[in-house]
Amino acid sequence: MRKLPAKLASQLYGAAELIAERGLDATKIEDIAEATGIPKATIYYHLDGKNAVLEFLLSDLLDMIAGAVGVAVSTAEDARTRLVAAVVAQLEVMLEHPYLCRALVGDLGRATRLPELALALRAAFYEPIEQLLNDGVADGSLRPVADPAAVAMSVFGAITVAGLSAAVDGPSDDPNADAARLSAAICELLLNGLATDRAGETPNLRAT
Amino acid sequence: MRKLPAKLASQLYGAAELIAERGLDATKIEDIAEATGIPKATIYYHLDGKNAVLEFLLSDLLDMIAGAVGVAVSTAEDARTRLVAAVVAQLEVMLEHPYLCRALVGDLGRATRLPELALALRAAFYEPIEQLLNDGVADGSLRPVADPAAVAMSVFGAITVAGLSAAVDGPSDDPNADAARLSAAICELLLNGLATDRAGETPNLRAT
DNA sequence: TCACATGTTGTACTGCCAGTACAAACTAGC
DNA sequence: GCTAGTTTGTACTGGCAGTACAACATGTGA
Repeated sequence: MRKLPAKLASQLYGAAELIAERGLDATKIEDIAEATGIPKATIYYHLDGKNAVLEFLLSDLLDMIAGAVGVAVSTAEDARTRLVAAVVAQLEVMLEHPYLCRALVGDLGRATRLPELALALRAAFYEPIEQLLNDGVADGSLRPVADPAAVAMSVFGAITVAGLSAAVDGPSDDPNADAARLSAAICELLLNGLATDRAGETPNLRAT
Repeated sequence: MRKLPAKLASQLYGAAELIAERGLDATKIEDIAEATGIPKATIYYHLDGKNAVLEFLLSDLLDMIAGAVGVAVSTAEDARTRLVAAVVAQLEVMLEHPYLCRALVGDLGRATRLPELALALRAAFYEPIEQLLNDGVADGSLRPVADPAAVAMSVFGAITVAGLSAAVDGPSDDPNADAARLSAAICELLLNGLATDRAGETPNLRAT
């Protein structure tokens, strides 16, 4: 598949707000052509149909998140500080692109196959966070966890749903302030937990 | 909008696996008719089109989650124990309906309008959890948090993404064992946090 | 038991739109 | 100057969501 010319690539973002608002199904190719300024025949020349617009936008968003999180977890700070930075990094990317996030969450199955998305998230987020958890045990800033994979997914979920809620509320006047506020709450939760008393074991309800 | 007859309602679940696999767009009404055993004209008599199938399924899933979480947070136990029960409850509902969860996450924008989903989640999950957080401060089992709304969303996100990951992996031989394993990891994270040292304040990076 | 209302469903049909084909003109590279 | 790739307007096809309608079945109330 040929690489999309940079000009067209940036123009495709013009479709994000439209798709966020209407959903892909209710958005005609003609509408996308008008919103992006790319004629319909040109879209079909470069992309494999309407779904490919979202495929491209998802791929770009994941690259941005992977890049930002990659930078955040690669500093010389201790693991705890880097975890905080990773939370901030993902939230900032999401809140800088609220329409893009909304468009994708509404039609995720048309942007990718979900098992492929799981693989992409593994590479972009879960593995770096699992590595960070290991680093934290090594440098003493984080506690060991029994199931790092489940923890990494939950960290991603905590960030994503909070970020999406902000994105659904509509673009903010100050995305960076929102990212700071949300990340403070999320980091407080993820680092310190909610329990007043750190009992040795979590009660295990409903083991059946 | 008339209430769907119970027989038809239960038959509609037959479409969940199909839609989970192909996506709604690639699933014809004829396919849904065949998978559910409901003739096409009958579907159109009772529902307002293809999207209404997912609307119905989403509504049902949210009711199940709201019901299960509602029961979990209403026992006489302390708030911490009830929070654990709520995590288990949501995961169990999700893992008992993996195809339904996958179908909905792939075509969420066709099942509902996202602002409406936000309102439904507020009622079904966020408010009960925020109330629980308040109860926990009162009974001393949970620490106060500065932003209960953000915490409730993050709790939901942590559970949902972990549950979806399990759902995407395909139905398990033992959904209750998966729910127990995941909920142990999630509760450990949410209650005890990852930090070794509960510093007074979370470092506030990137305040710009 | 009858009349009426509602539910069920097969089938034919319409309109819309994704996507294709093709041709013409432009641009890039050698 | 030639060739290949890019850009794009326009006409077109096929598939399918959704509608209309008619016929039959079931339920309800008097």
